[in-house]
Amino acid sequence: MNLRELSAQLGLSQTTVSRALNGFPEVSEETRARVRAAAELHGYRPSAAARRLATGQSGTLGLVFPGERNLLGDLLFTEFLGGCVEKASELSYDITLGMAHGSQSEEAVYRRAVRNARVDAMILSSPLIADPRPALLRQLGMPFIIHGRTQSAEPYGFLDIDNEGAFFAAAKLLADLGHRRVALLNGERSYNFAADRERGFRAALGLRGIAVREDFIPAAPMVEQTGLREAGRLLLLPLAERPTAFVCSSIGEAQGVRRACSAAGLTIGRDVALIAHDDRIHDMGAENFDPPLTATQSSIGDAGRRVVELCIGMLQAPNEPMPAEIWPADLVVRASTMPAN
Amino acid sequence: MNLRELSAQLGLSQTTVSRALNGFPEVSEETRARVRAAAELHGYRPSAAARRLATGQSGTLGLVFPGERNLLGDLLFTEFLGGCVEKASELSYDITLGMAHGSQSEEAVYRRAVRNARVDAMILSSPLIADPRPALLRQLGMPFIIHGRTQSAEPYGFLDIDNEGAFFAAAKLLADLGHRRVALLNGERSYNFAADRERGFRAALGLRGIAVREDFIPAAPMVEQTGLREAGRLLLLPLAERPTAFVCSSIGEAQGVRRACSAAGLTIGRDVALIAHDDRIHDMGAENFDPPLTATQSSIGDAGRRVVELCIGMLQAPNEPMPAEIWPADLVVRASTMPAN
DNA sequence: TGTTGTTTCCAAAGCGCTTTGAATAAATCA
DNA sequence: TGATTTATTCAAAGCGCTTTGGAAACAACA
Repeated sequence: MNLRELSAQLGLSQTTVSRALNGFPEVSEETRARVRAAAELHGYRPSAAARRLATGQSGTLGLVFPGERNLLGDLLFTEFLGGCVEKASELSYDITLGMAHGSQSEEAVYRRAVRNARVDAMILSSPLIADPRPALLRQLGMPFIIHGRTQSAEPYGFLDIDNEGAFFAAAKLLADLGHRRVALLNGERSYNFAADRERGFRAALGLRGIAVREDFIPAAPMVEQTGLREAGRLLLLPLAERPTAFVCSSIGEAQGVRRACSAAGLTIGRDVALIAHDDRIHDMGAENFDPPLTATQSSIGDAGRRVVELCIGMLQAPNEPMPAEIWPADLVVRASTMPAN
Repeated sequence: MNLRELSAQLGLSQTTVSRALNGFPEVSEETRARVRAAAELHGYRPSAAARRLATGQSGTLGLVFPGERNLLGDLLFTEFLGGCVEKASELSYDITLGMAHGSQSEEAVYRRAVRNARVDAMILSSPLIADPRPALLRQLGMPFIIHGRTQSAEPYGFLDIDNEGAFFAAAKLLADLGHRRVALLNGERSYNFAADRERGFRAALGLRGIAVREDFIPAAPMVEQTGLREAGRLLLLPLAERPTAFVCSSIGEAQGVRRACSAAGLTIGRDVALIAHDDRIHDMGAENFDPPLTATQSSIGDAGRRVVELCIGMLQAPNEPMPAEIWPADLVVRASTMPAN
């Protein structure tokens, strides 16, 4: 059943029926109710393709798979994506995915999506400090929103968590517990979030007059392997030099730290303090860690949901100021942190 | 630049230009070349929306997030999805994702996708033995393909791996190495692949005259926790009763088994033999296991790529017989298996 | 009564592509 | 040479919706 048939049934014009269903004011409530009932009765669904052609809007948001893949990265992306899809479906939007294939560069993926007018806007995740995508998309005239932040001459819409504040709080907690040798197992430095975290971490220790050893702040993919390797390395230092506390950018890394500690005969929460950032991924909550983990936490799935809301908001009100939301990440103290000595 | 403008430029009709670009035979090669060059020059890209409206095809395949989420499940889904997206993008198709939200049932998601004619076909993953989706989609007239197999009165297109054969080979290898007490840590029984694996496992042991203890075949989510718990439980049995070999449905479970073994002071590859199925997920290859793991392996990402190819093939040749591909999963022997005793 | 607003509804013009049914030009045949 | 194919190209009719610019009906006003 299409619009024409439905309006013929009702003895109304397509215009009126279309307006009645789309909530325009110039149709009487009585007619609107009649139209709604008939549409419901006949199971009328407007054709997405026709609407797209007529309005020039696709009702679709685009997301591109991260270029470099690793275990935790995939998990984070999926959780974020799941949130996006959930909210989008609630708001009658679609999410389509892009991915580089073969020799195709990531840039080519964005170009393709734009040229073919397949999406109304793009969602950028895991931005680098110097990320080429915002400039590219602006040049192509494609709206976008960033989950995270980046360096950019021009304004852009974003939702980010307060990475700097969170890691400031974490490092400060450890300093206040008396720890003087604190390591930060961070994500790779080119990512904006990693830089923010490092800044917060340094600021808190600086505030307490603690000097930061550069080799205490390795940056690498946020996987268990990294935690194991780096913590293992640091725990080989002489007793008086080695860290008494670790801050990790992910629970995966924290698992590696735990393994390194048990290999060294050390117990988390007694011999070594540990704090990690917890993105609230399924089955990986800090509360299920052994021991329950003190963590800065913020749900990346919630972020996905919110990013979609904000993005659609931008599309519907292009003249409003762009969203700029920063979520705090609560520091939740559990059993993995204790006073030094 | 649209078709009309381009054809005006060329002094040709829209018909001819459209046909030239879409490879129809009734246009001379000379004209075709001229049209192609002009299209290239002006950066002409056909509007996806208009094409969709005209052809009734959306150029989009749909995929729905699994209802129940867990760590390894997400990883598998993402890897599969990544393969789908890669191949789809190569073939100029889009992938859109659906997901139940709030009270909306999974069925509602499929209904919505169909009603709105947003996708040309759906890809079903992780089918249950008795999965309601095929019947639903057939009733709704939506083409689909299954990654895996299921019970169905009517035929359907699918790509699956030979789970039964793979687990037959794994169990047979262990039996031939002299193991008489072999456990299978399987995925949940409602999934078709789990049933297939169990069948293969039982067949091989039966062939060697080995009776299978029911409590040696627990079925649970394929995560590390499960492996740890179930292997832990079995290793508490008296020495003469406890398993000397384990077969796992995932590398995650195998990690749990390893933890249970080290807790019991046992070494994989010396005291206990271990085989797992390896879906070739990033950073989780059996060769990186400690020790390198004997595994039945098959890339789930490759499967995603192939499923998309097959699905598009079905769409383009609706009268051909439906695809029914079964991939062998190679048994690769590494250091985690050794003779019994 | 005629005039001015309001409210409610409609005809028709796109949106940009594909595809049907013919027409024209060129080539082949009797 | 005229008749018949064959190879190219085209005009026009959709696909199903949104939206512009009126028109008709009705109430409110002078």
